[in-house]
Amino acid sequence: MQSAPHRYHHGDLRAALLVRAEETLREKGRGALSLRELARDLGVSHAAPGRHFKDKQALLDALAFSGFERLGALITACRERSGETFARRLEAVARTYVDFATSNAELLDLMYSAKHAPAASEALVASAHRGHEQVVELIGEGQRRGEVRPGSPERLTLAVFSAVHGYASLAASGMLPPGGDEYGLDDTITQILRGLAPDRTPPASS
Amino acid sequence: MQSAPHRYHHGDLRAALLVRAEETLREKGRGALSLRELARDLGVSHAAPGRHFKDKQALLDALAFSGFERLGALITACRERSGETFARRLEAVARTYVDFATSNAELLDLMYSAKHAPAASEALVASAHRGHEQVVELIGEGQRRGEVRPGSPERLTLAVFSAVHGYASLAASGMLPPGGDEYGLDDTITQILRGLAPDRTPPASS
DNA sequence: CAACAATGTTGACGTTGACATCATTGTTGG
DNA sequence: CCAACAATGATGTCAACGTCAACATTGTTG
Repeated sequence: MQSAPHRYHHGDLRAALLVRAEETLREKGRGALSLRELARDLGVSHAAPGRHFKDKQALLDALAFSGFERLGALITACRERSGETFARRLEAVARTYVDFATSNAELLDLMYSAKHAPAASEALVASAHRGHEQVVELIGEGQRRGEVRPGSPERLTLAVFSAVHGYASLAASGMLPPGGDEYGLDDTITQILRGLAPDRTPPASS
Repeated sequence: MQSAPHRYHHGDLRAALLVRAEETLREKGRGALSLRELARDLGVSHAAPGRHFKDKQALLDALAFSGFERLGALITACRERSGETFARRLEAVARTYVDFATSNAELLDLMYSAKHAPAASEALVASAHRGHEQVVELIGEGQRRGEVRPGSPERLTLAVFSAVHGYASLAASGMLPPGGDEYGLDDTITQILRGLAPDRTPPASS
């Protein structure tokens, strides 16, 4: 590891900034994120980050985007290797989402923070939408298997996504005080599944 | 212009700071909140806010707290004057919550932001809990009416609250692009109610 | 009315994000 | 091969910020 003492060019400052920024985000929170400190940590001048991110906000946008991309990848991976029934698959996705949220609380906050540059926001929403779309597919699959009631998969997904994201958001912000890390996740998932379940006996008359 | 030209004492600077801060929060976002600018706006010196909030964070904490208190009051008010059936009441609470969230997106973000001073965080969680508790009661009521399945009201509430808060959070952060302001709220509420509904045939009277 | 606490003012310090200007490097066409 | 050139980094500067300490003014209370 002959880390060259002082190469004039860093090599990949942009990526290094994102990595270090995320560490700082996790360790000290969004408020403690300073471009200058990042530069100091990486041994470059205080204005060097400006070459790669026009703004502090631009760095935050990039961070949020990478968060959505990673979360999407996690969901993809988990969807591929999780159980057979729809219920098990959905549960796996939900747990993955919540786990990401609690392991990256500050990042999640940033991802869903309303204040993004409009241009970056577009890319962000697109990435988030790709994640969302996976749940739509999952639910469509469940419908084909007869494990999910009929109806617009998008609409059903919105409700499911809201519940999962809501739980994750509450957990990430420390609003679920009592028990272990996943205090009422089982109940919440159960409830979601109940909302999706097909009617058992169609009410002939009422 | 009765406004006394330059009284040395402001009268109620603390309250004025909170009011103005919330306006700024709404108009220009959390990042654009500056103690010095607040002081300028209110015609006091740049250090005057320090007499009422030891920190910038202390002001943010107070802002978040007042947000929880107001949201709690809104829910109380709406619960008192909403329809008779459990379903209607729950729907009213959900719409109130979502409405608050979209009308105060930045404030909601702040309220559920993980970074509060531990002391303030306690008061915050307590206030949030009081709001939460109202839903617990509502659900208990629904159970007594036979409109909600049996089971720990706290657990059921967590699922309901997650779904409502999740939808609100998504809406507030601009992640629900397509239709009107309440794109899929109906569906989400329907889904929640379905998750709460008792098994099989509901006993019509009691 | 004399202390006193509460509140506001003034001035200063160190940090930050942003910008303009200059320096170094890697690349590429003649 | 080397002379432009674009990328990238360094340096210096600026205004704004949060925070603090020292001081001024006010209202209250013994």
